[in-house]
Amino acid sequence: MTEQFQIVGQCYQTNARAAVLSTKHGNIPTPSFMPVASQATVKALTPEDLWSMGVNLIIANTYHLYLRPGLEVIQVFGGLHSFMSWDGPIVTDSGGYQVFSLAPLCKVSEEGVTFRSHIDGSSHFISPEIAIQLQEKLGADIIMPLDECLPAVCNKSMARSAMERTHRWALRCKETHQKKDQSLYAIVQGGMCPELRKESARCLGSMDFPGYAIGGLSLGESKDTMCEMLEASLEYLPEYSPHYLMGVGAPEDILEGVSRGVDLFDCALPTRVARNGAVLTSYGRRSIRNASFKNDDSVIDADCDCYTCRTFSTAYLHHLFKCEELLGYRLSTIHNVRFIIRLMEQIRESIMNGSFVSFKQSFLDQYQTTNETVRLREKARRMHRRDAGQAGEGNR
RNA sequence: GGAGGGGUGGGUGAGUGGUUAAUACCAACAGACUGUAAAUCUGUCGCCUGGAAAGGCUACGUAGGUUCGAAUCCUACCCCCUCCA
Repeated sequence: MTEQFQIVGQCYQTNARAAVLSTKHGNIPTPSFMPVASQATVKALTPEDLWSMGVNLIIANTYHLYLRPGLEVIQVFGGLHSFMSWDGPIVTDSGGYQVFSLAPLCKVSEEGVTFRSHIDGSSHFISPEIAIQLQEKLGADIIMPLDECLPAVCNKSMARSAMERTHRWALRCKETHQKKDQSLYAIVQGGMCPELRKESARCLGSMDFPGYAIGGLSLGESKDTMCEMLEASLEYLPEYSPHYLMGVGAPEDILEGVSRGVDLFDCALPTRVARNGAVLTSYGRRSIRNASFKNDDSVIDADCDCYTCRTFSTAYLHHLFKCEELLGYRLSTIHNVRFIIRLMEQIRESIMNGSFVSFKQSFLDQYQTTNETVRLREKARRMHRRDAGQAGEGNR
């Protein structure tokens, strides 16, 4: 198992590391970010787009694909890779996150989860065993166990029982899992209690999985809490296994994750905010619909090498969004995904050449402080306008 | 020339005596989004002061009138639309 994950570089001031994760469908240089393709598509992008942007891993969703189109359809194609024409590595999530996001439609018991379909209301039972069988049919390179993902705000006893159940389910998944060309990871839970996080990591770590995920974070807790939980979770996980932080993908969070030893990330944020008109730039997140971009002939991010930034002005993208033209959603998605992928490339490079800490610092300085600066500048301008108005009144 | 219908906030368009600064939708202006029920959701949206609560001012074609009170009723005028000649 260990030869599947080889650490090739480390930061000596933090826990950041660079590695290569091998799968049947290709090698993944880490730290790596996987765009989310729940319904067998990274929304608005083609597989060719993904390749050209440097994406080397994506994550699809068992629950969504099981409901639609249904596993029978995908099996006719011999699995997910062929169905969606993506020949690179794929992770499938089990549906555990839907226990959280579709909570009103879910009933959880020791046996498993009963989902009421968000599409047609029909009832479906998914146990840890079924989750694995479904994922074996989908044929992803890395598969996830069913887990119980609770909201950030919940008491310790709830967090404990969900964690313990997640452990029992992890074992059931492991016993069911047969396809040896797929890696089944485990998922650390434990809510917002460091002791539970540590306990979860120790317990799962002793069960010898080929990789470990950290779940239940970035669900509304503060950044500080997230980092604390992350540290607690990572402290007792086997060091030479891949560490996958689930659901995290804001640039600043990725950097904090890498610093603490995370190798893999996935997140819907970059693609979703793109479709909602927010673009990530070296100087922070921007709302492309803002009137200030109407006549902006510069590109979104002068440092970016994506197709959008090589080809179109900010004013054009602004226009597409104001008109709700489909191309706008696609171009902003291309930019945001490439922005994150390029960030991952820079992170890896900085770890390899020993400059991770300074890279992180300078990235965050520019990404965060400037956002604040812009806000202050705006405020100053508003005050100035108001004062000028009052002066005008007085002169009359 | 005759008959009828109508003019409401940036737009479409409700409202036919007080609870109306005026429903709703759109536009405009901001904000949110983290293992995607999301090309979604939230807020603001006459002007002025205020962080807010609130207060002041101006407003339903124009000008008068009736009334304690008018977008709403009456009169005149202006403009638009439909039909008939």
